[in-house]
Order: sequence, then structure tokens, then C-alpha cells
Amino acid sequence: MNLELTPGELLPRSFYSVSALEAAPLLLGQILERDTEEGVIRCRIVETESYGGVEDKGSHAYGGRRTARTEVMFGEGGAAYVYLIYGMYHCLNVVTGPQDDPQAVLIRAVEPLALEDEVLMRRCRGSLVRRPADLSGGPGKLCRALGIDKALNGALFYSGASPLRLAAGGPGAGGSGERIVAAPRINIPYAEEYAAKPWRFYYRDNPYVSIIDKNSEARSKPSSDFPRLFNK
DNA sequence: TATCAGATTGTCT
DNA sequence: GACAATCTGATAG
Repeated sequence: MNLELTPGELLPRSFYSVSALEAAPLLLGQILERDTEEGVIRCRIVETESYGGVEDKGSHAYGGRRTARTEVMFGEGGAAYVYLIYGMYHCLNVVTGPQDDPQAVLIRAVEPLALEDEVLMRRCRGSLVRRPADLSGGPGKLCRALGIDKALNGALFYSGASPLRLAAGGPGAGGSGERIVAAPRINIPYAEEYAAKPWRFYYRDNPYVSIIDKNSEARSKPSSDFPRLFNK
């Protein structure tokens, strides 16, 4: 996919028509915008995981399980799927693919774009932040830092009227020369043979990434090996 | 730095 | 009734 987009412009609805596996690395480097009472928080996506299709045993929609919770995943791509995990944390996903094909990309880590964004995120965060990953390195942490809860389930990322949006990152979003690591997804032992699939993507050496894979050096690839949103 | 148990509730069987 | 796409603080080395 090669879309000509101006950095800062909202990603178009068509961006979300691809599979979750395609979208996961493409979302790296894109900008997540969140409207809060204190102002707009802007941050860059640095870690994602793909949960794709009814055959993925790691997915909430495995086997076509369509319930009140997973309903958003069955809709057209471009909506937010937000759910509660372990009774106290929320997780944010970007729904992709066509209607009735449940696929989503879990956003696992973001980094604040500017100092003002970091200030707002720290304010929302609550607990002690010593290192970058403490702020927003992890799906539960980033939702707290951005004030995301189930009220945002179904929000449309491509709509200017939405309180949660996705905009194009810099000229190299989806890459920009940074190496991308593809590694197994986190905490889904029940997914059996799907647990080992390298469907987690993150920027190597980025301090906001939640967990560093020991074999990341061997597994990392130049970003040019992944689909690009922008031409060079 | 690494490991571990506890927290806490919506969701599904 | 069991468990979850997690995080945190405590404890040991």
C-alpha cells in the first residue's frame, strides 16, 4: 500500500480495509490523537499485535464467536475495540478488514510526541513513572495514560468528530529507517500453535516498548521489508 | 535485575 | 464458577 498522505492528516477510512496482519506493522509510527479535558494528547505507536480472523486461537473472535463484547470486531475496519482485562485494565485495538471478518490490531505501546503530551499523560497515569516504558509501554498503561475506557468502544479513528483518532506519522511512518522486530505475541498461552506466530511488531531499541524479545537482533528486519504507507 | 503473588470484575461456560 | 490480549509492589539475590 502506498498512500500519499500529509503527515498529521487523518488516516482515511480505506486504510483500515487491509488485514490485521498487514495493518499491524503499518500502524507503527502513526499518530494516535486523544481529546481530553486538559487538551489533545498526541503520541506515536511503537508496538502492535495482530489478532486476525476466526481461525486465530488467540483472538476473542476465534471460531466466529460473536458476542456483545466482540461485536465491534465484526464491523467494518476503522473502529476502536476497547475491552476490560483482569478486572481493572483496558486494552485498545484498531479494527481492520471488511464487515463480518473480525480482525483487530492491539496497540501495546506508544510514545508521547512532545513534552506537552508527556505532561498530560503523566497526569492521567497515576502511578510512579521512572522509565519511559512505565508511562505507556503496555496495553493497560497506555490506556490509563490516555484516559481510554469502554466509553470509547466503537469510536471511529478516521472521523474528525471522534475523541480518538489516527493520523499519518512522519514521512517514514511504518518504518522511517528504524528496524522492526517481529516476535511472538504476549500472554496468550491458550492460543496453542498460534501463540508462537510472530504477529507482534515493534521498533527495535525504542524505550517505550513493553517487553524486549531476547532474540530481537536476529529477528529484526529493516523497515523496508514491511509494507510501507509512504514512498521514500 | 528477576521472580512472584495479589488485585478485581466483565464475560462466557 | 473459572478465567482473562495486565500491572504493581514486595521480596530475594
